[in-house]
Amino acid sequence: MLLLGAASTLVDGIHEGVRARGFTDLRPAHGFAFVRLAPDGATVAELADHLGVTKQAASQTADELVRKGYVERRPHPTDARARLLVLTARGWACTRAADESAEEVLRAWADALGPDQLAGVRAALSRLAVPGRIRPTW
Amino acid sequence: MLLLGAASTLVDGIHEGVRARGFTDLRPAHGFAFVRLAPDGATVAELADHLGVTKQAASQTADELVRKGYVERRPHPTDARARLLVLTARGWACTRAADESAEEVLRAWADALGPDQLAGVRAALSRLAVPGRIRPTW
DNA sequence: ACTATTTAGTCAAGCTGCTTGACTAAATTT
DNA sequence: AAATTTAGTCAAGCAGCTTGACTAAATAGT
Repeated sequence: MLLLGAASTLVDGIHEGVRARGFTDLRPAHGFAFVRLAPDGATVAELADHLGVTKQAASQTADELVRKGYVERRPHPTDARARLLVLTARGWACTRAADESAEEVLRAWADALGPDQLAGVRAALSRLAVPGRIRPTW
Repeated sequence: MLLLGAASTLVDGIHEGVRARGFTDLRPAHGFAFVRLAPDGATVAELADHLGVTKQAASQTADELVRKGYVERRPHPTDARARLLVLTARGWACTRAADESAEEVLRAWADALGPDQLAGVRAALSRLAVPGRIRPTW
């Protein structure tokens, strides 16, 4: 319960910070998509794999992000079937907002725990096997 | 991401252990209901509050658990409007299975981390403010 | 005391995010 | 050059949740 509560607090805290920075039309689930798209973009299939959903569902999520101006569909450089989903300027701005928000939450935790204990938690969790996919829906 | 991954691993691990013990008709969300019902039962409204959903949704969950034989609806001892949801023998058996399964996961983590480091994580998380409600759906 | 309001629970309808199934076009394998 | 696989979309359906409306019991107001 402690672990689940902490995870909830983290997700909700980041979400709240992102909202406070003006991105009010996104839900936490979109953040997980941004994580995959941020570095160099990704295809719908890659996004689906990352989110642990079908490619149809991932395509719908992508549609929504395109419609709201966070993502752009570009032709794929090497595969004419595929399309590369990449962040727009707005998408990058939102990503930065999420990073700042996450830092705020972690700073609060560092204040409560001390930096050493927080680093200890991080080190411990990193030693546990963690699934590549994030499936937040139970 | 480490925290979310660990939470996912924990939930999925417990769920898998419960399934392996023969309770194949439940999802992790039901486990959160059991947590609230286990000690002395609860009303639909209390369950709704615990799960962070409307009482209509909690009532549907209760219906399902009744239909599957895990929960019983009894008249409330002091309030004729309310009905007390209590676990059946099968419900208690499932609760025990979940406890065993959780112990297994934690034992695996203790093997990976050492008992001291695991206890440290537990102590650190307990110092962070944790919401009473578990909202697993992002 | 008796009226007014709140509270516990259910019924009904609707929405959202996901699923399965079917399909086209491009890439890859044989 | 044909057969198969892969990327993506369209369409329909489902599960779990929501809002809204209602009944009956408890509680509050005067």
